Amino acid sequence: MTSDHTSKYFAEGTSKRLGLEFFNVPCEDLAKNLLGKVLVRQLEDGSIVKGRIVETESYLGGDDAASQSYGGKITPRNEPMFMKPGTIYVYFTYGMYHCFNISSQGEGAAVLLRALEPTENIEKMLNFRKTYIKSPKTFLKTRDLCNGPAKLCISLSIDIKTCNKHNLSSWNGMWIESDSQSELAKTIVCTSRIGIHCKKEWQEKFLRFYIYDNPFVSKVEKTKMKCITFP
DNA sequence: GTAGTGATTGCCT
DNA sequence: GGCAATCACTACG
Repeated sequence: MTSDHTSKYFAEGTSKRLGLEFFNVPCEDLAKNLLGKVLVRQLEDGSIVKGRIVETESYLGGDDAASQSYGGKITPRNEPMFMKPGTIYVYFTYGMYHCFNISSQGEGAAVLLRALEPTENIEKMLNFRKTYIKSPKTFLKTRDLCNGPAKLCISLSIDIKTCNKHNLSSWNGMWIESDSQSELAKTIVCTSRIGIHCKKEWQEKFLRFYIYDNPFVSKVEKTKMKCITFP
């Protein structure tokens, strides 16, 4: 297998890998543009795992009190947020989970991927996820594989050591692609972000986005939200 | 179906 | 030393 081992895959379908220009847009635009696109992970054994992105959140840096890069603060951990658009930022949280982000245009701005609809190699995702489940009673459905930021990292075997700081426009381990379904107009729900604790103003901003009525979303908001047609 | 709670460790102050 | 962009488990209805 050569360093160009992804080319065979692309030749067989209508999907196309997205380049640097896709990521070099303002953070909220990237968060919305990512919805409907497909996240592809190529594992070290060459196997491919895929999921369609159905839920994202924007972290703007600068004035955004919920952002790890709030105030323009750069630390060893959040450095990838300040790297060029399309850089992968994986961080470890709650002592046991990973979250996966993509840097965008803007100082310290990045998009958190919160949920995927599994589309290819679901068996592989199941195997990765089973490892983390202790109770033998727990039965995993396809919708339980990637409906949360840490779950999708487990299902796609995303961690700091192998993924952090690579760029999605060039790395062979992971990329984003667009297919015919990605191009369709969709209804997007805009609502507040989950799991953050900061001043009210930033806590409540509508910086979480998901595809309306998609069953693979992590949490459905019923009241404080607005819908837009996109693009 | 939802609510409450413990797990577990690297990073930052 | 405090805590985190979470999750699975249990209890309950």
